[in-house]
Amino acid sequence: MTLAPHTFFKCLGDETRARIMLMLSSEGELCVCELIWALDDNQSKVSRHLAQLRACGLLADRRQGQWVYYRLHPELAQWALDVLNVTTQAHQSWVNDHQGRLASMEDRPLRQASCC
Amino acid sequence: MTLAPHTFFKCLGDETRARIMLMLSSEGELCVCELIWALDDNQSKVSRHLAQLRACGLLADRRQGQWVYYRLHPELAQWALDVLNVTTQAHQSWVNDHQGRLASMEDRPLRQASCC
DNA sequence: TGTGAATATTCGATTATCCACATATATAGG
DNA sequence: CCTATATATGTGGATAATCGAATATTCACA
Repeated sequence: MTLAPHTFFKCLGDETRARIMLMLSSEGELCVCELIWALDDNQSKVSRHLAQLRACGLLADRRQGQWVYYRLHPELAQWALDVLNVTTQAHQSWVNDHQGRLASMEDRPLRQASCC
Repeated sequence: MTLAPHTFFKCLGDETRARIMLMLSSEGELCVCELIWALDDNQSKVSRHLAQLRACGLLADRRQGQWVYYRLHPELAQWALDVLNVTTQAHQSWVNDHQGRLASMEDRPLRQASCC
């Protein structure tokens, strides 16, 4: 159940997956369509990489209506979080790029805690 | 010339390469035969991965007589060093294992600064 | 110059990865 | 039920990664 270093790094060794992980590390939680928009990439590619990250235990998801929200897995090891933070800080421009696109997205779905 | 996150992580995404990087991060400099012994792996495999890490700019080497010594590339980005340190600290047992084997190696070649 | 140790590289085979395209599933709302 | 949107997945093909075995290269030293 322990996350081996090379296993974690292999997941981050693909550009799309690395961008997803840094975005979720910064934004907390995003649904698939937001990620597609933010990364400016296609649906099946993004979805497939998300599935892979989830299968490896790096991401958790929850469905809310038509949308599926992804976030860093709540039990992700601290060292892995540290790696993400260090990387994010050294590549702010990478993340900013995606955040900028996300800000221009219309009709972003509204996140709700759980409820009602 | 900038090291993209996914490029760096991809290099660390193989177990042999990850172990080599953590070992060199801890030990400073080791020659190929020491790494072969420490990792308890075969010569062509270790040599090939070292070549790959050097080609990616993560390692630097110097020849000293019959031996070739590898170390982290002196211009490796700080965030990459941070990643290695964070990972090493969280996986001391991994590194200890290799250090233990290394300690039992007979006739380890003697490093010399440059000299004579 | 010849031999042995250390290291690098070539080769062929196997397996893994990634992608685009098409299709399937699930949900919301009429 | 019917349709549209969001998401997931099956498929096949192209490319890349990895490995062990064999061979080549480099150097020290007799």
